[in-house]
Amino acid sequence: MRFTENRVASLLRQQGYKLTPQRRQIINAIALSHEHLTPAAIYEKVHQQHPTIGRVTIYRTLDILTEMGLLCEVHAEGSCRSYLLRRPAEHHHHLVCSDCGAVEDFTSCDLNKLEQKLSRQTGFDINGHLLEFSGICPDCRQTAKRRKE
Amino acid sequence: MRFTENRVASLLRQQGYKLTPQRRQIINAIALSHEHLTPAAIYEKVHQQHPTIGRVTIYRTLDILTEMGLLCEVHAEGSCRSYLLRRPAEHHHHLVCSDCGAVEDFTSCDLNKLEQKLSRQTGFDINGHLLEFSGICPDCRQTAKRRKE
DNA sequence: TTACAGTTGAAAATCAGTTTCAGTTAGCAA
DNA sequence: TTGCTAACTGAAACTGATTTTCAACTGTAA
Repeated sequence: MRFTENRVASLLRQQGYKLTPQRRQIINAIALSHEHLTPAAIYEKVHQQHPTIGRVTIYRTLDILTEMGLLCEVHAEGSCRSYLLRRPAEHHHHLVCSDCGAVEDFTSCDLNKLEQKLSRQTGFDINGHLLEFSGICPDCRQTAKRRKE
Repeated sequence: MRFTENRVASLLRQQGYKLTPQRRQIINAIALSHEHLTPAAIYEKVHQQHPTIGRVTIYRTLDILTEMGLLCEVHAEGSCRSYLLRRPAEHHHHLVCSDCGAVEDFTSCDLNKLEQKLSRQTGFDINGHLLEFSGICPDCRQTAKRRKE
């Protein structure tokens, strides 16, 4: 399933928001990218097509889309705020390539048992978790191999 | 096992760094705290004892200590950069109270199976992960209860 | 005690993100 | 189609976090 522009547009309207050309561009930029993008990177991309767009608009749009659950944040090391289009609306995590930044989603995290155990041991009332794997994606491994040869 | 000042001093010297009074204060401030501290919070604490210390020194010292593996970063939601003394030199994770910021360590994460499975499925060469639970610590739950009564 | 590499803090620069505001516009209703 | 209005926009100014630069200082090995 993909988030088409129309889908996003109607979702926005349902919440009383408008679909402006600027928002359209921002959504496209994120949708077409396979990696997570920082607000600055999104600004760069969109700015090329639409040079008058301001940073403020980027931040505002990211906030709205995140609040609506269409985007999710990635906590990449170094830069803290990066965004990805949330394809499945369900609970999931990320596997981030530390070389090129490519991101894979996965849904099975199976942390319930650990969560229960920790809750019992520490007395914390646990309500969420952040799980991310990092590594080198197949493409980057290929490239690295070729470079050695 | 604890990181005593002498231990830290000799580790610093081994790497060609010096143990200055400023660094001493910074290490103490972090060691005496049970929660993760942002650079700003560390600055506040140290500044009380040593009013001439500059923020630059805080940042530089944090970088050095992190690079040496004596500190580890906590990715709390909201503020991104927080530091804790790395007590056990082993692999561990954090359980962070989203109310008061208290941090508990835990070592059992048992993600090997998941890691292998993901590696097989995606072709990623996985070399690390970030796992953090968030919740309300027992103290804050007590306080919340009392407030209701 | 000395020499010097490493360290310091002040100031200025840079960067990310927020607030404010006056002008503009998407989209509903007539 | 038109008019209205709440939502939206970009510029500018602001804030707070972090980095860079630099001249003066200091811990430490010899």
